[in-house]
Amino acid sequence: MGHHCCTKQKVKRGLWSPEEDEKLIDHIIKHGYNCWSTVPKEAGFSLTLSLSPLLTSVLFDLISDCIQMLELTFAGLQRCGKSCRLRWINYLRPDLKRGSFSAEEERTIIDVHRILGNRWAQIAKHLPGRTDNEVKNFWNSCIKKKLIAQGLDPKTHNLLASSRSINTMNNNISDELSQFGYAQSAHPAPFTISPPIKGFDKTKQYTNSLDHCSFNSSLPNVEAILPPLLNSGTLPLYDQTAEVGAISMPNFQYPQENMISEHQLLMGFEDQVINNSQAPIEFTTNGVSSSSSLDYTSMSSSSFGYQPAASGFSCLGDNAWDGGAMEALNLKQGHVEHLGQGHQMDASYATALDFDMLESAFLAAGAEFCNGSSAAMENLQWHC
DNA sequence: AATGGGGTCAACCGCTCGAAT
DNA sequence: AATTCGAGCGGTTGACCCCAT
Repeated sequence: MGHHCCTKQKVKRGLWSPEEDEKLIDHIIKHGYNCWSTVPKEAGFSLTLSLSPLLTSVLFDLISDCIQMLELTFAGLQRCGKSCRLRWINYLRPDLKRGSFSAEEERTIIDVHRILGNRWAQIAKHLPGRTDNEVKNFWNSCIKKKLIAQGLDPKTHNLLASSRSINTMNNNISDELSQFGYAQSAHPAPFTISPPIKGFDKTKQYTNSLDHCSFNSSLPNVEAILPPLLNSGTLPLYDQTAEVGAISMPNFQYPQENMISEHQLLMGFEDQVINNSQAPIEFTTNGVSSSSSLDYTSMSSSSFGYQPAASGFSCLGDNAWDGGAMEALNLKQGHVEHLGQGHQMDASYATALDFDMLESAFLAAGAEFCNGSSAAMENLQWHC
């Protein structure tokens, strides 16, 4: 079954010959590539113009097919436009890098895939000179297997055998919520942020950062978002439109610290927030819009959750890679004392580097490592 | 040397989305 | 508002290559 664009035509399929490549390159150099459907036709275009005015509509259809066949023969490209487009984008484009992927590229793919999932075209935008097809093939043939070998689910980047521990973790959250008077929820994530997926204009400069998105919480007294990153005045921003993986967000201001102690603070980010990291976001809770100075919203890792409690909190994440380490640093830099006693962090999926950062940050914050397997970086628990 | 299995990657398929009509 | 069409995307296929037997 062929493309509907070429079902009427006897188009060639399969691998491209060097001659076909040459003809396609030649055509694109001369005419550009604004309309792929015209690529195989245009070499015979003058013939079409000279005949078509003379034909009735029925006759035109019949004869134009014949003419099209002639045109294709003249052009020497018996390919449909779709095939031409693909060949150009994936193989002939002069800005393609080719060759094997570097370790850095591999890491970028893993990082971005963790956030975006199988959105190959988006991932490829972070790898200059690479195509979505290339990235997809590399993922399927190489990275996927590496992750599986490391015991990670390539879809979720969670531990393959982690469903049990995650369920345990989520149960712990529910138990703790219940303990402090919160109704148990079927959803482990205490809140969600919904960005304006439709209607968000990437080309527009937004000045008010918190417009257009909604923040929903099923829990009471949730009025603030604590960014999980460095308390440095700038917030690393994951920007899928940039060529680099992250840029700094200027003018970031953290919530007043008394907000953290006076109000229960929950934090969780949906991946979709990251997908629209430059989208202005408005947080509204219980029908009341919060005022925030966030210019952007950002995460470097997915689905991270802060969970407060009257005498402490738990920092439980289903993915604690670099985001987890960043959270730990954030704790180190002044927030721990406002959150009382009892810190717990699930670092099941942190890298070794993350673990080092976590460890030093927690130790500096006065916490002590009390449980879990540091060798496997699994179910690590810290208390202070 | 022949063969078969696994890996790689170019190309195709089918679908969605948005613009044009 | 409905329809058509093209561009673009992710999933899948299959040809080709390499290597072990």
